[in-house]
Amino acid sequence: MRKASSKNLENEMLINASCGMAYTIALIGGRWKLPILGRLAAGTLRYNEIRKSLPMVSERILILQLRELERDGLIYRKVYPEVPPKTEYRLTPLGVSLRPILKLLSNWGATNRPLAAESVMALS
Amino acid sequence: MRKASSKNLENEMLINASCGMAYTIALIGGRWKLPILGRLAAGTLRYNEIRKSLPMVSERILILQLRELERDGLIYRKVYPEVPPKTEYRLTPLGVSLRPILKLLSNWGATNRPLAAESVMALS
DNA sequence: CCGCATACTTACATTTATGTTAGTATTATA
DNA sequence: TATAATACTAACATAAATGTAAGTATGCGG
Repeated sequence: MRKASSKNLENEMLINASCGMAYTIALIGGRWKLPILGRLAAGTLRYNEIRKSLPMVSERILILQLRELERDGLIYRKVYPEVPPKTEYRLTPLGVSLRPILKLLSNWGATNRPLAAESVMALS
Repeated sequence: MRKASSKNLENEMLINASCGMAYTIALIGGRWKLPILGRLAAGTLRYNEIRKSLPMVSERILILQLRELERDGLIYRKVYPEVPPKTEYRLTPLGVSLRPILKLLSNWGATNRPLAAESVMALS
């Protein structure tokens, strides 16, 4: 749990409050958030579908970052009252509104990152 | 110093290598990097000018993140052989090419962040 | 009765990011 | 001789992010 008050947190809040760029990055910058958003851009997914498409993720972090994305209003989480449990995730309109940004980020990154990396398994 | 090999690092490298969005975010996502880039978007600045415009930053981190931005090719650093020392920083063409992204990030953030934050001192 | 499915939770460990504090080199100025 | 300027560096402390490992609830199927 984050400390209620620390210089670290104060600085982050100051920057996020006054710098629109930093605020946006704060919402999507967690380790697995962009891979998650990239997958949900294609449509609704269940938890296990997301998890299986990201073999290296730890479940604790996957769930944590899904919760944060939900808290920040970027994705919906729908639970079906079934056994075994069934949960679906999909983008909210706010999440969808990130699309132009994600596209530019993706194009810029793909253009500028070192070439040697192209051979690695695609995540986005 | 970062551990030479850890799951944490491996995962980050995997994501950055295959996800253009994540690669871009990795270059600009440090705590003070966007405020720095925002300031340099207006033109060349000296170290002390940057430092004074960010009163809350620690110098260790400011220098660290300037070095990282330089390493990643987003800014130039020019040292004049003088005493006291004079160093100038400015955006490279690669740094300038981020402008459309930063603009979208800024607009999206300004539109969507909580209203109560508007009253805080502007950093960007 | 046991094993399985799914979608998590929990406690702890490790790694990483950022901040704190004091210091440095060199020349100029008083 | 002391103080000041600028642009940093270094050692350590603190905070935060991520990963590891084991576990859970419920109903279904064999």
